[in-house]
Amino acid sequence: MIKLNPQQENAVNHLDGPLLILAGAGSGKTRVIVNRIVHLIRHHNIPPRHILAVTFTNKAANEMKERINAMLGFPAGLTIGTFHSICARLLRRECKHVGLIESFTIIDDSEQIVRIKRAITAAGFNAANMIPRAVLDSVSRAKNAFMSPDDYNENAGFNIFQKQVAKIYAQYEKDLAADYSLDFDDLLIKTVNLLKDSPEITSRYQDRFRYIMVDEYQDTNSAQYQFVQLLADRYRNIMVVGDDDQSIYRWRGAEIANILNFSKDFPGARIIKLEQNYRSSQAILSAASALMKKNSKRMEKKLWTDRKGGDKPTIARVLDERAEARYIIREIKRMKGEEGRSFIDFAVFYRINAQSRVFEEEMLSAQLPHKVMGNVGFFKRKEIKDLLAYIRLILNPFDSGACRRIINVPKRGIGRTTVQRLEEYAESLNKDLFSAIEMIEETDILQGFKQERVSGFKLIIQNLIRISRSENLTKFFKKLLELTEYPEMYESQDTPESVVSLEIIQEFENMVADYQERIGGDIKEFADYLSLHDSQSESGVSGNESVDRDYVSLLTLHNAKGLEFPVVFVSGLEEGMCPYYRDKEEMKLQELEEERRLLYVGMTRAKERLYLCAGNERRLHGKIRHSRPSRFIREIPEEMLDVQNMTVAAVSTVGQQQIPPFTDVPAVSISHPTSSADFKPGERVRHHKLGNGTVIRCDGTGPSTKITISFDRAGKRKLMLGVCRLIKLN
DNA sequence: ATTAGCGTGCTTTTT
DNA sequence: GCACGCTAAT
Repeated sequence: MIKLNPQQENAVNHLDGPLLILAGAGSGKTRVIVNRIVHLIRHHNIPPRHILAVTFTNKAANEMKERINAMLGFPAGLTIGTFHSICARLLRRECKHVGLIESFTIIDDSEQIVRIKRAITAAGFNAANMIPRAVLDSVSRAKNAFMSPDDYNENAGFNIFQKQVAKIYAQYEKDLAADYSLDFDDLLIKTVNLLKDSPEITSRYQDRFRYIMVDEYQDTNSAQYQFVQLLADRYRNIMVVGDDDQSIYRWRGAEIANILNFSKDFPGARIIKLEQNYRSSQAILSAASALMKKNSKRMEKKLWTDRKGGDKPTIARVLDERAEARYIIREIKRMKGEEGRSFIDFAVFYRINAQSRVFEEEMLSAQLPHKVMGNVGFFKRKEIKDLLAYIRLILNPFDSGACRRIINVPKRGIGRTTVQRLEEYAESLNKDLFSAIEMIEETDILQGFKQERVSGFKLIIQNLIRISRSENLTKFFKKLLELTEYPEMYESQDTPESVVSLEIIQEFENMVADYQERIGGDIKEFADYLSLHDSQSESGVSGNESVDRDYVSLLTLHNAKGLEFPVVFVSGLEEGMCPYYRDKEEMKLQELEEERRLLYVGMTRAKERLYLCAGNERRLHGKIRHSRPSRFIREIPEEMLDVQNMTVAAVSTVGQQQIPPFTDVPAVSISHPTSSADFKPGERVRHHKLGNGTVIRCDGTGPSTKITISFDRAGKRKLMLGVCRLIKLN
């Protein structure tokens, strides 16, 4: 291992008092945090229980924990976690002080949307006229500004939308409280409110966490900021690490001012700048720094590296997005051949997710192994949400949202009208939905037949509640699947979709087993793990991709933060795409600067080679638009760049040879109705999830054609041609 | 209770 | 260009 540089050393040796570490890209900040924690424990005999390390992602937290434990040689027993998981744990412990039950539910953003929609209707508005997302964003902003619905209402003045939001906000909060449910914002806000209101509790935690470390401090929002301030108030042993140049979540409430004002908040704070970059070549670093100089309001940093020289970043002018993808593919293949690189050395970044499609299609047909990173697909699946709703209801029977979701899934003959009656009954009792269900036998609001159905559901849940108290996680989950008969509803179908659903359920079961093995069999902890899940982690990816370790990574610029690759391609460097805007006139300086930081983050991920691609035209929202190169390219001095014009060459030379011309690459289902004639028995095909296979038979014509394929790894499958995106192989 | 047919409206998303 | 959500029809 390399020796720490003097600045890193200073940071690691710092003992007491506030410290701000301005850690430039690739300057080894995680290393500093890890080493300092180990140093505190080993050399200053600080008991690990007095140390708190806060991160933004589970991935970062786990990585840190592992590195610390490895260095110490034993599990350190300090507190490391995300803001949200730390607050959740604190709130469960202190639940009685905040009017919660210990097993309160944590809801994710998709559930938030469901709740907002309900609140819109319940508040007396027409759901069709309001965009739930917009309402939710306003509510979230209000909450994070510690504004109550009443505050918000007064503040709204004559703004009709805001007046409406105030009512919806009130309704939303009322519903959540009734369910003992907290959204992500609540985890932070309720914790801060608890600490603000209760000096004794605050004192306890201040005394517990005497050494506090916060990673990615530039991304903290106001609640996170206050949380840190409150905890650090007594001992002032607070170290924050961050880089104002890498602040890319302003639109989510992150306040760059938190890091800029650190020395004002903690007078006498020591500032250490980590400016030596261990990642990128000088050529890449110079270009990135030149770009960043165009931003105002930043803390001056002079990143440097001793890896002099290196290839200048390539500016690749291409015809359009498809030429861009092919150019990138060609370059990857060339470098793999000429320089002996692996696919895993390459990454393609894009501004918006929609851009990934062309790369997926072209890489599929070019047979280039690739993986779209940061997909939360698994947790968005209906099956996962349903099963999680069961778990939530069982752990917290007050959770009417969860109850509503699964009361008739699978179908139990409890239809809309029956649920309506139950809701009204619950309302009249001033109780939650499941309590009403438990009392249904004492009334005659339902016909005997319907009442039996509801009682059946009640018994399932009551049984599972009992089982959850006596059995461990895997046994409980097995019983859950058995008693709810959830898998049966797909087993009885045998459609391509139902096969996928069963796979998802299987994947969930694997996850349960894996969790129990790795962490333990506590059901409540598992539920938290699911609710505060990490979309970046490997688990939950269905299919066989994980078997193949060598692939090109495809990801958004946002998802690229914290990662590094030997070769990076940044795509779509065009005005409107990067910087992204709909209306150039409406874009504010702050937004432009954040877009610039976003590109800076992308550029500084590259270790050896960097490509910035710009197309002459691009298809966006179904329309082809002529595009101009991004202003960001012009902001980098031309002598720092290697400008290549591929607008002519890309089509003629690349198109024909290695990569089949576009017309021969039907991403079949996507636009044209396909006839069975396109696929004949014996032909080799590729499916994006299931891998390669051989066509066995093909029945019918048009998009509803059923095609049977024997997959090399996934076995024999029946698929609907219209929905499965098959690619012919030769 | 399901489903086809249309209309709309599009960033980024650590938790 | 595609997905999602609502409406209307069975």
